[in-house]
Amino acid sequence: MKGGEGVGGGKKAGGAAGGLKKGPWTPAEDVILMEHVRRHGEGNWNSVQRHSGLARCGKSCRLRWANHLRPNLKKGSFSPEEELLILRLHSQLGNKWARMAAHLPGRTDNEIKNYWNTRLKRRQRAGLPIYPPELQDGVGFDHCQLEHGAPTSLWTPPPPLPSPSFAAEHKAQLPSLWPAPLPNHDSFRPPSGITLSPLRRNEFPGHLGFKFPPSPPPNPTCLFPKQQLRLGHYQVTPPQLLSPLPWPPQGKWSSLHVNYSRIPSEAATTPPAASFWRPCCRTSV
DNA sequence: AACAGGCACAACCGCTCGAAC
DNA sequence: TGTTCGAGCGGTTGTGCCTGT
Repeated sequence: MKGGEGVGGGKKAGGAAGGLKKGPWTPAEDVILMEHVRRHGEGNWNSVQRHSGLARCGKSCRLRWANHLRPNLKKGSFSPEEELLILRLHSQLGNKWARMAAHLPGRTDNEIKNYWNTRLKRRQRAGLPIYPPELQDGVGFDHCQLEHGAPTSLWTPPPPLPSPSFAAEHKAQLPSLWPAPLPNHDSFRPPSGITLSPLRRNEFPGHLGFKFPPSPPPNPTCLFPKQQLRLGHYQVTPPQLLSPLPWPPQGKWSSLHVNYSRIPSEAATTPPAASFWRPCCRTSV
């Protein structure tokens, strides 16, 4: 085990397992840790116990320093500006708390995660959408944050869909799709060397993010999203090539260029990011 | 005043990644 | 090339405070 650092036992605070203390930090422990960082700098957290005698594992020390003791930490509740930024970042990045924290000086990933989880629960209980309507519509996004996917000109129409049981059969092995936000139309630039076909009125370029499962589905070489993938009042263009073999490495994110087009008849209360998709396959790219 | 439920926050755990060897 | 280890990330849980009944 790499992460546990041999700290066994339950999660109840205050217990001592393997000589290492768990639970809330005391002011005296904080002083010891701060003094250690002053002398030796950040990092090398597992050496804290050796050098200072502090009965805490390295992970616990790192967390305490990062979330409470390091300088320039902003305390107190989030400002309205910060809250709006968190909403925007989450709509773009998903649950990437550390990356979100990088955009909020003085805030920690743990803080943002806690804020988001409590906010999410509250809105879910109230039956409200996670994102406010203005973010569902993509208003306010000023950049396209995901990397560029395959050029439109390389896409080919999908073959006939496989048997209806395919999706259910291989569901666990297929990528979960995540709609990226609508970028600002004016700021979007296609990858160099790629010419995109002209966009129609009420159409915006964008990307779909997706994470690959540990192993490829047994038979297909390509996957296609179903056309009803939505973001707010927008839907993406019809099924397109997602990814050819070889299967991408585990845990890597990739993206697919799509065009979002306004759904003309949609009411303002369109559910956010409802993902309807199913895979299809073909034997060669 | 007592209690229950919600909320905010701190801290832990499992897992992954990358560097060093 | 495989293994080990430090570090970091995201999910989850525990605890205390606050508020409504």
